[in-house]
Parts: sequence; C-alpha cells; structure tokens
Amino acid sequence: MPEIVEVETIKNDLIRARILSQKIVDVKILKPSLINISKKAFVQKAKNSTLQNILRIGKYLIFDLKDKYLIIHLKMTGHIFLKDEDYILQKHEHIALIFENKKMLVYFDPRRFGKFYLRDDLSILNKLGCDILSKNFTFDTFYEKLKSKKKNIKTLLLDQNFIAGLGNIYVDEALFLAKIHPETFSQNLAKKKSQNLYSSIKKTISKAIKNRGTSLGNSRSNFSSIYEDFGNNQNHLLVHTKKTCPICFSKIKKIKVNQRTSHFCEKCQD
DNA sequence: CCATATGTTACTCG
DNA sequence: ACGAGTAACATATG
Repeated sequence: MPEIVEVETIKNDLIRARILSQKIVDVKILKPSLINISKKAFVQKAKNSTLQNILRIGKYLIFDLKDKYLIIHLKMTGHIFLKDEDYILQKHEHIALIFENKKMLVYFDPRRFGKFYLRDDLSILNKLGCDILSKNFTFDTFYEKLKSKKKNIKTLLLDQNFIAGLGNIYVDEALFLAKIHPETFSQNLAKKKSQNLYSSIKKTISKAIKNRGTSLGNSRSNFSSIYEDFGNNQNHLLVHTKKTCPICFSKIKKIKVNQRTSHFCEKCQD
C-alpha cells in the first residue's frame, strides 16, 4: 500500500517509539526469500548492531546501523508493526527484530513483494529521482525534467527514477488538483500548468501526511502504522476511488494508463 | 470463477 | 538509447 506518505508516517512513528540508539539483540527470519543475503549472514550482521537513525528516501525506509544499512521496501502490502518481545508472530509475519528494550519490530506482508536489504551503503538507491519531500525538489529542476521526456504525465510521475515518492493514489489526486488529464504529454505542459502541478503535488502530499496516510479497506492488509492504526486520508480523497467529481459532479472516468487504473474528471481535467 | 489491488523489474519489440 | 507493451512476483477481497 505504501507510497511516500505512508512510509513517512511509519518513519515518524518509529522515531517517536524509543527504539533509536537501541541494540538489536535478536533477529527472526521466517521467509528468507524476503532478504538480500543468506539468513545466516543477515542475522550475523544485524545482530548486536545499534539503530542509529531512521531515514526515508522515496518509498524506502532505511535503518542506519552505523557501519551498515537495513533498507526496506514495503511494495504493495508490506507493513511494520511494533510489538513487545513476548508477541507471538501470526500469519504473514515474516521477519522480526528484537531490541534490547524488549520492543519487537514485526514485518507483515501477505503478498511478500517487499524486501529487506542489508548493505554497506545506499548505492542501490542511486538511480532514484529527487525525493519529493526533500529540499532539492524545486520547481526549476522539475520543469526541466518534464521538458526532457516524451511520455505522458501519469507515467512520468509514477516513475521513481523521474521523481521519487508518488504512487497511483497520490498521482491521481495531484493531477486532479492541477486539472491535468493523466495522458497529457509532459512536453505539452505550459510553464504555468507545470507550476500548478508542482504545487498540487506538494499540497496533496502534505495533506495526506497530516491525515497519516490513506487506508483503503479495513483489514490488516490495508494501511496502518506501527500500532495497527489506520490513516484517515481515504476520507479526504478527491478522485481516487470516487464516482463523481467533487467540483462539477460529472461521472469520474476510469482508464488504464501505464497498466495502472487512473481516475479523473473528463470535464475538469484536460 | 473473474477482476482488481497502495509497486517494481525484466523482458521483448520497434 | 528510448519508449511501448507485457508478464511476473503471491495473496486477499468483492
């Protein structure tokens, strides 16, 4: 489920949860296919390391373990829960890190698309485009990139090597706010439209962060942060999953762009 | 049974 | 090199 908003919410919740500067005293790997090295090597490297800091770049959650990094991607259905050390792992809970203060970080992922990478550096993130919450995400660089590509705007905004962080929900929302049709060629966007898009992306994301993410559905497999709490942004969506346009009340169109369902208003977005 | 799902990568073809 | 299109990963839900 997670896009940048949900990963940011998890990161902030974890930082407040008093696991920083804690030593990892035990590691449980129930599904070795979710890690990038052998189970034995992973446990050996992670065990007894100390969690210095927690970062986020694009949709990646990163644990700084001082001389190495644990880089996590949640893909479609990955979740991080924080439990106590006596917690008994349930179905689809594949990895656990136990800290010296008896907190247990649990990785839950029904579809198992997610991945834990234990690496000495962050070089696997080198190709990522600018993180949309970073200071470097300026209008000038964004506009320049828009002009350099020959693709439709929806495909570009979803491309993590173009800009990092947006997923299907927030791209639909930002394009609606900016009144841009998802199939518009990026080179055809006037400077003013592009400016509008840039600020719409920022507005969409900051609103969703305030709402602690979007939780579609109400099972455990939908978004919840580390205490299994749901976000609230699903109650504030403008077009994604909607049937009628909140501005002109016409019927919301659903088309596939780049294999992804796109919701938009034909009358308001062109 | 069928379609769909918050993500990404690998592959083919032009 | 670039872009379009497709399949794949594995499971749950309506």
